[in-house]
Amino acid sequence: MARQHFDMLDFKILKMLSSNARKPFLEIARETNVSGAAIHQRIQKLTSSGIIKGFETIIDPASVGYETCAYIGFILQDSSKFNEVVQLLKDIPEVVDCHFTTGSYDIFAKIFARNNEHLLEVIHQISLGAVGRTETLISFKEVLKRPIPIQAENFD
Amino acid sequence: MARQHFDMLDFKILKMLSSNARKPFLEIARETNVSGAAIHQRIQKLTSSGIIKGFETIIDPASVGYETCAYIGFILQDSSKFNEVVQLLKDIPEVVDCHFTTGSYDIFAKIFARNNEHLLEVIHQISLGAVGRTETLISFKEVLKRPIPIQAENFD
DNA sequence: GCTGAAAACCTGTCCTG
DNA sequence: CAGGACAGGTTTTCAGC
Repeated sequence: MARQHFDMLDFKILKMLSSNARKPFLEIARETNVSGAAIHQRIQKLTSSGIIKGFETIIDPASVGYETCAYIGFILQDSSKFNEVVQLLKDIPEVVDCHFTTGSYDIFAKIFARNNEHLLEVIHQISLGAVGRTETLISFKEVLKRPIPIQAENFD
Repeated sequence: MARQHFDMLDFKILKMLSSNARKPFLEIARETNVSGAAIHQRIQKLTSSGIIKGFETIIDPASVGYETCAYIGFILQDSSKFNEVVQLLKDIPEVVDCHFTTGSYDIFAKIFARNNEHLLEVIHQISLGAVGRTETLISFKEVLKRPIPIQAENFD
């Protein structure tokens, strides 16, 4: 959570794991010239301190039945509704992320749906929660997707 | 890429790996009552056919120096600019995803920045590409983030 | 396409400096 | 906090069905 002290070793470990969560610890060890045990300790510390939040397999959405991806912006009637909307979104598994934002919308969520019809269903389901107004941006195509860059110059 | 034939075993494997990319193959094997070798073969096939696109470690953005997360919407002057903008965005490592969209914007991208000042720099850098107009939504807080749901009812 | 077994390798832990 | 070593578990391969 809080900004911690990193050294070059932590940095290298994060960089390697970022793009390949299954990279063997010993391979990391060999490439950094430290022992496997040291890598193991570091990764445990990075995990228990919340810097590493998990290991995810990236799955092609279309292959598992999601042909439509969309963003939904919420313009709330009043700000007391924030948590209500978040709860609503948490109960819809197709909603994969959600932010409180500045700008045109108060809340902004990303959603996968089986097809356009299914998307419409989900949007209607959300609208029943009487959240105010929503606007939808449908994605034709995802043209870029990559992990957050791990760059040495960002460290203290 | 194209929709393929899945059986229940593929489905279970994807579901387990989705939330834990490091789950041991033998653990999956035990939970599905097949041999470790079979799981190994299936995962190789899922990977080589592009259904599994990779294994990523989820890293807390703030811990690696990204305090600001934002979405940028692009309203292009003319549609010949699509690829130009995408190329511009690919060259900025802080841009983590990018979609062609319907609705208010033509292109929609997600970006991490060290802080608000850095975000402004990046937006200016993008604007120099003379892409038309941009609108920025800054995230105060990410309140939900989870992998795409793997659900049996989506399969043929 | 799956199984079982064997070899090679990796992980997690203990112990030492 | 790092490294060596070890036991147990995991990955990968292969013959056989």
